Amino acid sequence: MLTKQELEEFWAEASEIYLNHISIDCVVFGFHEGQMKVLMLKSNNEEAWYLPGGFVLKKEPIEKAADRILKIRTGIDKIFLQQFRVFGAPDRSKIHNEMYKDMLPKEQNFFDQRFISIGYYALVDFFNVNPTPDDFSELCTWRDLNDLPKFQLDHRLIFETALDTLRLQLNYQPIGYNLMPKEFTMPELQKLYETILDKKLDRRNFQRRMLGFGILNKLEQTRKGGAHKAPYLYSFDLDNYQAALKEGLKSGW
Amino acid sequence: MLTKQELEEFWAEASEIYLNHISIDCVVFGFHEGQMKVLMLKSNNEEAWYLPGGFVLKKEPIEKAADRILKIRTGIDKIFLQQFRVFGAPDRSKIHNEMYKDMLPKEQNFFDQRFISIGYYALVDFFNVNPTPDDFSELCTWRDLNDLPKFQLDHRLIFETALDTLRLQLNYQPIGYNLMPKEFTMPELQKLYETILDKKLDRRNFQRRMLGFGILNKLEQTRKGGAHKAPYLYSFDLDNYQAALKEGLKSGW
DNA sequence: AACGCATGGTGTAATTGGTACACAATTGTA
DNA sequence: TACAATTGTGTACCAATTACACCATGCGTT
Repeated sequence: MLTKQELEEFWAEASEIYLNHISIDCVVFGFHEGQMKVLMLKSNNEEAWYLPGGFVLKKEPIEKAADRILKIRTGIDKIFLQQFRVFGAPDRSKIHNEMYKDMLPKEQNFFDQRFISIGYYALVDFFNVNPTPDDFSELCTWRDLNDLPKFQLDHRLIFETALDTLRLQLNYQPIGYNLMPKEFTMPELQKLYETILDKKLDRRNFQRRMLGFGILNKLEQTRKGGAHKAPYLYSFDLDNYQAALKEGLKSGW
Repeated sequence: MLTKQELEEFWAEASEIYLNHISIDCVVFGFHEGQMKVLMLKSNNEEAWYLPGGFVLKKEPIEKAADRILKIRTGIDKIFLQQFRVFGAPDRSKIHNEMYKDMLPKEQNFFDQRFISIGYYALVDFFNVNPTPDDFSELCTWRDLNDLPKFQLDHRLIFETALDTLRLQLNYQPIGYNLMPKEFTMPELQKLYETILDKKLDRRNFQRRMLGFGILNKLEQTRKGGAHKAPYLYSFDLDNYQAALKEGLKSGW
């Protein structure tokens, strides 16, 4: 929550540079130690969590806006982004509106208006992210999909819609490529699929099918260190992956 | 194109009731005589065609806005609508902006601003539609997918994105149900699939698979009148259709 | 009324793809 | 060195898809 002075300062700039009524909210997915993670921010002085977001500059393409917003939150430059839905219920930011309602007159209060939010999901390599809080948050951090906090506003809905979209697009978007590190083992990739699909897959059939797509390069090395047989490392063959995705990876999971 | 007076009148009302910066554009699909059709409008005094669209009332949910807009254009009440993308290039309505630029000062000109447009596609039963022009058009009519006119603004992009989405969602949305009339023959339904997928399908395998989904009711009657064997009529079993779509109609086309 | 033609309806063999396993290989540890 | 846990590969079985053949039906023609 902002102080009156901070609100005044924010308004002075925001009303100059941003479009009214339009916001962007992003669901940033990362995959780490076999768990799916979402990047979230925690409000100052409150146990309220929200998704990274922001506004659109007056002459900025919306994709660029999402890029810019996430560059600041993650440090990543060319982030993989997909628009997935607009959230436009008239009272979706009611709590937010009322929080700042009495602090400034309506004409000077950027937050006292209806916002229609464009939802993007982003896929990142977990290790490349440097989580950075914004002006309204004291904390920016990864949260595990199995241990999510209470969401502010309609951000729970936005998150869930993003996850559903991810599931539906698994055979049509380079989701593995963007969430996995450069090199990975087959069991690691399988864990990603199992997490997104929320079901167990047969180890042996998964491997054969993945290899059958012809989108993986088998590397010479293996991942040593585990207490057991060392699995081979793979990387994606991006050209083949893209080509295969055009038709959709044949017959779903 | 509006006259100065019409523009003034439009502005007086629009700026009172609509949100700034936000518009809605709809791609309305219909299916008639084995051909896919799109509902389009033709500008007054110009050979420029565009998609039905409009703006969002200040306290209106965006889905309601799309509903309201299409109710006026088609006469249909509960239309099947799906949001599919937002179009937010900063210069997307440049031509439109400049057309009216000099007629009124910026503060009194609803059209002299950047619009971010929310794209919806709609599916309707061709025969239920009563195409009705809006204030800027002299004509509202169906156009064949194989004989499309020149589009205004970025409406060609919007249309193509809608069609791509339709193709991708064929196994996940009740597309057949909403585009076909209550009763239809198997060859008619097959034609719809072939049109959307843009490829020929085997007559016999199509029939068996469709029936295999258990989403069709075979009716007693046949469609007489053709010069050949009369095909059976079918209707959708909506409950089963919806249930099957949740998982997606198994393994694509 | 008999015939032919174009189209719709049903059946089936061959192929492909998915599923459910068995078994061998490898790695660190006891 | 044996063992436990995990990975890599092979295979038999079942289900689904494909590519057809063949029959049925309705209308037009002779």
